[in-house]
Amino acid sequence: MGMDTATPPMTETGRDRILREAAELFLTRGYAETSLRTIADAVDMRPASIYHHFDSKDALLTEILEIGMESVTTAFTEAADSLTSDASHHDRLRAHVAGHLHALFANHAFTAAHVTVFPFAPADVRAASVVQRDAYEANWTELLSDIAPSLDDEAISIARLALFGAMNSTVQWFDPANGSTNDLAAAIVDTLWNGLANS
Amino acid sequence: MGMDTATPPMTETGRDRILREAAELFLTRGYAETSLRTIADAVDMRPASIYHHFDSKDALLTEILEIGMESVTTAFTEAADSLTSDASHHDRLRAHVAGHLHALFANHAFTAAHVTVFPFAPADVRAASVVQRDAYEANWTELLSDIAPSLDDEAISIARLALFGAMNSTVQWFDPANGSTNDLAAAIVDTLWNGLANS
DNA sequence: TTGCCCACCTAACGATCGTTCGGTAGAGTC
DNA sequence: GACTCTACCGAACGATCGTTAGGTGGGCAA
Repeated sequence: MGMDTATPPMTETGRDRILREAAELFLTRGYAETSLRTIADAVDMRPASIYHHFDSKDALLTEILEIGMESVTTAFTEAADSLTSDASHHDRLRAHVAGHLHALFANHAFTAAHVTVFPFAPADVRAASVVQRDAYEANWTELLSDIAPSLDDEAISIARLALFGAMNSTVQWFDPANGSTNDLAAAIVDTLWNGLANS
Repeated sequence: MGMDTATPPMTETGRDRILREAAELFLTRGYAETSLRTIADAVDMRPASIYHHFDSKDALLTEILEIGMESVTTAFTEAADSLTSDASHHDRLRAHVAGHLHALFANHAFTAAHVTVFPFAPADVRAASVVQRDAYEANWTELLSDIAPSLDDEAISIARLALFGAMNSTVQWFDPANGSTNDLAAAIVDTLWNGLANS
C-alpha cells in the first residue's frame, strides 16, 4: 500500500537531520549541484554549523553512502533469514529482490544515492565505499550461481549486472505510492523467471 | 570483436571536437563537475573560444543530448528495417536491443549522457530533450505490446522500464573491448526471453 | 556561582565558476 | 591593397563555492 518510505524518528538530532536532508538533495539535484548553503537552508542552520558535525562536504557524502550500503546489506541477510529451508529458487530470488527494492525505497535517499550520485562522487569518496559495495555484490553472485547452476561465471556476472540495472533503475520511475515494493519485485522476478515468451 | 567505438572523422571541425570532448568529460566526471576551462584544455583552446560556437554551457549539453537521442532513434528504425517480415518476436526484440546497445557504445559519450547526466541536468536542458525522449520510449512501448500481447499496459510499462534499466546500466560495466554488443544483446534477450528457470 | 562544553552563530577568506568585452591573425573576396 | 568574416585569444567581471576563524548562549557539573 505504499507505506515504504520511513518517517523521521522523533529523537532525530541535528546531525541526523543534516544527513537526511543532504541525502535527499544530493539524490534529486546531484552532489556538485547542491551547495552547503542549500543544505544549511533545508535544516534551518548556517553553513558553518555543518562543520561542527562533519569534517567536509565529502565526509558528509561518504557517510550517506555508508548508511545506504548498510541498509541494502541488512535487507539481504534479513531476506535470507526469512526463508524456510524448503523455499524454491524462485521464492529465494523474489525474497531478495523484494528486500533490495524495499531498502531502496524505505531508506530511499541513502540507498538510491549509490545508483545516481556514486558514479560522479570524488575519487576519494568512491574509494571509501568500494569495499562495502564489493561485499554486497558478492552476496548476489553467490545467490545467482546457487539458483542458476548451469550458467558459467560470465553469464552469472551479466545476469547480476542486468538485474542490478533493472532493480536500481526503479528509483527513477517507480513511485511507492502506486503499489508496494513486494508487488513490484514479484512483477520483475516473474518476468525474469518465466521469460517474456511464457507470459 | 569490440570495434564499436567510433573514431573521429578526418574532417572534424573545432566545433565537433568541443562537442565530442565535452560529451566525454560530462559522462565521466559529471556536468557540474566539468568546468569550461577543463573542456577548453581538452580541445587545446581558451574558455572564451567555446562561446564562439555555443551560447552557453547549457546549450552545449543540450546539443550533446540531442545528438545522443538521434543516435538511438536512428538505430531503432534501422533495426526495424533490417528485419524480414517472417522474423520471430524473439528475433525482433534481439535486433532492437542490439541496435540500442550498439548506439550506446558506438556514439558512447553522446547516448550514455542520457543515462547518467540527464537526471541532474538543469531543468531547462531536460525540458529541451523531453519530446525526443518520449518519442523514443513510445517506439519501445509499441514494440513490446506487439511482442507480448497478453500483457496489460502497466505490465508493458514495467517491462519496458526494467529493460531500459538493464540495457542502460551496461554503460557502467560493459567494455566493448571484451566482446561485441551483438553478443551482449543476445545474452540479455535470451535470459529475458527464456527466463532464468529455463537456462 | 563558576567553569565548561556543546551546538550553533557571524563574517570573511581565497579559489573557482560561467560569462563578457575587446581585441588579433589569417584566409578569402573584390 | 582595403574589406570582411571566421576562428580564436587575453584579461577581467561578479557570483558562488567550500571552508575557516573566532565568537555567543544555554544547559550541566561542581
